[in-house]
Amino acid sequence: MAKVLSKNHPLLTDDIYESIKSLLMDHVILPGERVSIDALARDLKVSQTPIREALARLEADELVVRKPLTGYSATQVLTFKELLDLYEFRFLNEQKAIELATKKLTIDGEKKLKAELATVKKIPPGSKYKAYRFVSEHDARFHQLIFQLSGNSFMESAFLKTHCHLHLFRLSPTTSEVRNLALKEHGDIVKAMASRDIKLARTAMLTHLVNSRERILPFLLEMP
Amino acid sequence: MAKVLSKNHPLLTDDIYESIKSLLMDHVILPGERVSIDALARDLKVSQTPIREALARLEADELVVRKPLTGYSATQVLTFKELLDLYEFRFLNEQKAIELATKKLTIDGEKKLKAELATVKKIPPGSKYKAYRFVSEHDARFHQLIFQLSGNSFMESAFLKTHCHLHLFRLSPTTSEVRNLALKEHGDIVKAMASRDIKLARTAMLTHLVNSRERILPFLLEMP
DNA sequence: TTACGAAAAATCCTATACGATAAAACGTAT
DNA sequence: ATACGTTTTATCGTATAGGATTTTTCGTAA
Repeated sequence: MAKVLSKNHPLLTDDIYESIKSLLMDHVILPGERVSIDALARDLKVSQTPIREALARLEADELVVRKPLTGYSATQVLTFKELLDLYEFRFLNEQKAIELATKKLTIDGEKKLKAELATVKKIPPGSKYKAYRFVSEHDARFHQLIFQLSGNSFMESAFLKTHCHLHLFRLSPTTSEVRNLALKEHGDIVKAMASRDIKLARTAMLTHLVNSRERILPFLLEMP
Repeated sequence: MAKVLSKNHPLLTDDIYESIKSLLMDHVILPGERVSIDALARDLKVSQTPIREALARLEADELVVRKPLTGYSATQVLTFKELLDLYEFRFLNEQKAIELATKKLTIDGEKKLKAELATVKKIPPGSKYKAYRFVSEHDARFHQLIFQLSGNSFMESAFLKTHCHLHLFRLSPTTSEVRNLALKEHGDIVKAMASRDIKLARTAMLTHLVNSRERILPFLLEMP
């Protein structure tokens, strides 16, 4: 019996892809844990095909790894060195992105930035985990928006595929307050961009990233 | 009837992935052309499953695009703006990569670079197309090697996923001589790295990339 | 000749069956 | 108690059927 395709879900695989990514994000699937195609198909109530397609894409994203005749498993959390490498990549590309974005910033772009800032004016009530996830999602959107405004699609998709917010979230899923410091820094970044001061914008971004790395590092040091 | 897995083919999907990528590279599948799952399964003599998995990965690579209820089709060749964006990305990341690689270059790394140079000491006889593809493959390996030597796996895989040599090859698959000029520039790059002169190495890389872009541009300008 | 509409073909998307392999559980012997 | 070998289980990889949708083809009318 074929499943009817709703207009809201033109591609089942896309939904499944996002679902599995959420499972990884939320530690429902733990780092290193095996990811069974059969089990996922049963749990998500779909056939194996969309699961396989989603996992193939996640493999390309390096969020899962595949071992021949054994199956998929979730990627391990970042090592110390990998975290430093990730931030080195971000320093380089996000400074360039904000430079480009500031250079060609329109009124509309400015509006979008401020609208994104506004989404976290007040954090919704709920568990610390929920609040942290909320801020983390804003962070992901904010940084991606700057890449969008840079106008370079290659840089944008390269950044997207680092999945840095997912990696960082998996490192420290329980913390809460410290992360909110980032919100002020986001404001500083937008202010610098709005003033069309490229050098200031670069500095604001670098400061934000350096601080972000410092906030994460302690969580990594107390790991095995 | 299930197919027996040979030891040389631990993951059929990987082979299929490479096969389809070659079809795109060699214009057997033209830019914009539809990519039928059924047809590929018939032609490559495998079931649909590995085809679907390979296409899902190629979609993540942005080498094919998927339209709901219509299927996959090959990505269009780069527009003028996209080509400039691609090179902007390369300027930024490859200069950083060569800086890192030069900084930590070992004797072994130096050997690998020279070995890669040696692979194109003499271009094998055959059609112009063959020769061009041969040089193009060396070019891909050479640039990837520098990312490897940089030690930053995020930057390496970000570069890998731009698939720049595939994009560029699709733009100008018929040319020949001009491309060989790049070989001398590769030599200059290795020489600069071997002398551990970081600034010189950066310059050599930038020069190479700028020239490479200039060599490609004419082909793009005469396109629709 | 061109435009429009209906029928036919091709294709996608899902579901499911089955053989082959690897991982895990279990029992026995040392 | 531990190590080893066998059996059981779980999972992968492939193949194939069938419904739903889109694209193409073909015929008719203006």
